[in-house]
Amino acid sequence: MRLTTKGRFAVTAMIDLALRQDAGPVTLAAISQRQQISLSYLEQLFGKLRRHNLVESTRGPGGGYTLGRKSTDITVADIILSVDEPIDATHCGGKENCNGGDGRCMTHDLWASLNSKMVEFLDSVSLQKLVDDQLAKGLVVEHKPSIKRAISPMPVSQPIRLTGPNSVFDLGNVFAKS
Amino acid sequence: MRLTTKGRFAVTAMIDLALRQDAGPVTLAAISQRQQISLSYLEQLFGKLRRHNLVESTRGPGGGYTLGRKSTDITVADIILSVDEPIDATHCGGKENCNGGDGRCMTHDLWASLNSKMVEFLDSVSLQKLVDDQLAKGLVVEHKPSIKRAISPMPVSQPIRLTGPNSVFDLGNVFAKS
DNA sequence: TATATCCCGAGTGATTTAATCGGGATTGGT
DNA sequence: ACCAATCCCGATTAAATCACTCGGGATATA
Repeated sequence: MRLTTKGRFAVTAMIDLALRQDAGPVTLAAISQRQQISLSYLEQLFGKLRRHNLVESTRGPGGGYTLGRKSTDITVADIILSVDEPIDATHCGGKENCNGGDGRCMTHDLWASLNSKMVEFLDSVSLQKLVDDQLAKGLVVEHKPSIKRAISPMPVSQPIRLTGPNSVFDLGNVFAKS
Repeated sequence: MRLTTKGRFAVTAMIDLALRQDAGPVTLAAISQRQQISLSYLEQLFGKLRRHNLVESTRGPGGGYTLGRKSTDITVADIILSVDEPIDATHCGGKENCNGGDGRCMTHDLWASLNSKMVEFLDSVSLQKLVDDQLAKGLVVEHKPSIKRAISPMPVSQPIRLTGPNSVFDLGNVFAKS
C-alpha cells in the first residue's frame, strides 16, 4: 500500500464529486478549479477510478462524472488502491526467502501486519463519512448554475506544481523525537 | 511517515545487531554478509541510527556497533523515524489551507488519523519482540569465531541492487480487488 | 606501521511522481 | 450538419527520491 499525494488527490476529488453529484454529472474542469488539481492529472486519476467502477462517466456537453455506487459503499481503501495500483508484488512473494541468505525473512510478518492495519483502517472509512465530516464543518455546496455560462471569464488560478514525491507522507511531529 | 525499503533494511539490520551484540560489538561487514545489504548503505543507515542514539560505535579492530539502549526500549517506530527523517513538513502545516482554494483541507484529518494509527502500531512493537520472534522461529545464533580469521576467502555474494522505490510497500493481494 | 573498523560527503542511474501535451471519440444543442 | 463541451488516452517531461557506489578520511588495536 502506497501513500502518496496521488491517493490524496484522488480522495479529495472523490469527496468533491460526492458532495455535488446530486445535481447531475460533475465535470473534471469544475473539480480542477475547486480543488486546485490540474485537469490533465484528474483525467488520469478518473480513468483509473472508472476502470475500477468507482465512478461512471457521461460524455458530451452536460456530461461529467457520477459515483459508480453509493458513497456508503465506497471506502478510502477502494480509492487509494484504484489509483496506486500495487501491480508489482515482486520482492518477497510471501513464502519465498527475502534475504537470499538463509531463506528467512525477519521483517516480513511485521510489514504484513502493518499493511493489514492500514488497510483495515482505510477500509473502515467510507466516502460518505468524509462527506459528512465536510458538511459538519460547515461547508456549503452551491447549486450548479444550471445552463448559465460563466459571464466574466474569471482568471483561472493555476494549480501549484508539486514535483516529486516529497509530499508523500511526513510524520511531522506526531511522534516525539529525541 | 514514509515506508520504504530503507526502513525495512534498518529494522532488519537492527534485529541482526540485537541478536548478536552480547558477544561484543558487531561489525557492519558481518551484518552486510548475513543480511545481504551493501556495506556502504549500512554505513549510511547506521550513521543516522547513531545520531539518534539507537546504536553506539566502537572504532578500530574488534570494534563495531552495539545497541544504544535496551532492546525493550527501542521500537520499530524509533528505527524508521531515524533513517527516514521527515524533515520537510512543508505542505499543509496543520492549520494552513492545503488546497489554496477556500482554506479548507478535506483530507487532512484523515491522513493525520492514519498516520497516528501507523505510528501507534509501529511504536507498540519493540526490537526485543522481533528478536523473540526470530528465536521462536528457530533461528540459531552462532557465536563469533573469536579472533579466528576466515581461512578460505569465501566468495562474497553481492547484494542485489534494488533500484527505485518499487519495493516500497505493496499491498499484494491482502485486499480483494475487483 | 599495518590493518580493521567506523565516518562522511559527493556522485549516480533507474524509477516515480506529478504533471503537460497533443490529439481523438462522443454527445447535446442549435 | 456543425460546433463546442466533455470524456479519453498515450507519449513525454522535469524534478525528486531511492538505493546505492565511490573515495577518501579518522581512530584504535596489535
